[in-house]
Amino acid sequence: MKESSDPDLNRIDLKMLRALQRDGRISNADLAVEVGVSAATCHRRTQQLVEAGYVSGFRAVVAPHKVELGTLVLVGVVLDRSTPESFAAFESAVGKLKFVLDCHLVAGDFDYFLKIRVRDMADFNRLHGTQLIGLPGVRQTRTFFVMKEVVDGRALEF
Amino acid sequence: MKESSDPDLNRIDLKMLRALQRDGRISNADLAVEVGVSAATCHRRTQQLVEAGYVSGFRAVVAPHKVELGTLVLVGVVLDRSTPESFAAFESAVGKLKFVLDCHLVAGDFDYFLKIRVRDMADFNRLHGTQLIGLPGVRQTRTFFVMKEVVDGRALEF
DNA sequence: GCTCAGAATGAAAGAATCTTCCGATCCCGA
DNA sequence: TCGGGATCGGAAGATTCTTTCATTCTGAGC
Repeated sequence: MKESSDPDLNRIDLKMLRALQRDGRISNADLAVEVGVSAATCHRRTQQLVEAGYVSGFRAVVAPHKVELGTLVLVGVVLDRSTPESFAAFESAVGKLKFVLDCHLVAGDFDYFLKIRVRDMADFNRLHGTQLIGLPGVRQTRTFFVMKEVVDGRALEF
Repeated sequence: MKESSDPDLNRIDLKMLRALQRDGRISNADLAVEVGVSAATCHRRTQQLVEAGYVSGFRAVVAPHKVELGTLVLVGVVLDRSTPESFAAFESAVGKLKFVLDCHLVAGDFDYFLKIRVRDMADFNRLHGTQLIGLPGVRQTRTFFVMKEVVDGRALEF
């Protein structure tokens, strides 16, 4: 397994990134021991990783089914026209929909692919009718209900 | 916007969950001020939220393009047979592939949908040939290269 | 309306951690 | 070998965490 060859990221930095990705709340002291540097150095490097944009933030991972968002749905979207204006309008509008976790412009049979979390199928059906098909330029959507989440949000391996 | 009606989650808990999802490293003292309770209470409630499974962990969010994983690909998979054994074999095998971030069993034209992160198209092509199509029971795959990540990994809204 | 038991709360203090300072070391090019 | 800049780790003050304990809140039962 080849590691990133970014010269700014040495072996210590990579270890720190992996550890922080696994446990974002690890104490600076523990992280220092784990990666084999002093607490002072560890603290400095961690700050640098954040400032340099390697770490874009720290988040608590909330269990979806515990907050009434246990139903996952994937939706393929086809737009009426393939113009930049059409894409921009769609993207702007979809960005405001809080239940859309992912939205990607793709090459293939669809224009966009959405990943959506809702309470249940009835909830999705309501949102689909009131929000999704009303998005600017939408010609058609194809819905894939998720029956089983085998892997969701796995950490990056680098 | 209706909030979760879980009796175990009161207004304070919800505020805490939202704050922790936004900033997993917020200090206990700051979080206490933000949600309007004492530091002691805040500390206790946070622990309870984790122990009760509302928070499944804390993570640093690593910028994919900074670690040579800037290319995102969605793949629809169709299996040979729709037997429980076939599904189980596929899921077990796909769970070992570290570059698969999401894997969901879906209803519709595909059996599974995968979300994959790789360095570039060449890297994907290599992995597709050596790993994906070799997964147990795979009849065909359809690849959707992501040309633009409009939204990726948005936080849950509850 | 009253009482009481259990749960939840906040102030406070000791323990642990963070964060900065500073002198020492390392690295590399001249 | 030398010099200069970058990096490092020890140490200590500042901050934060975490527990304790007395008080307050809540609601069931009478």
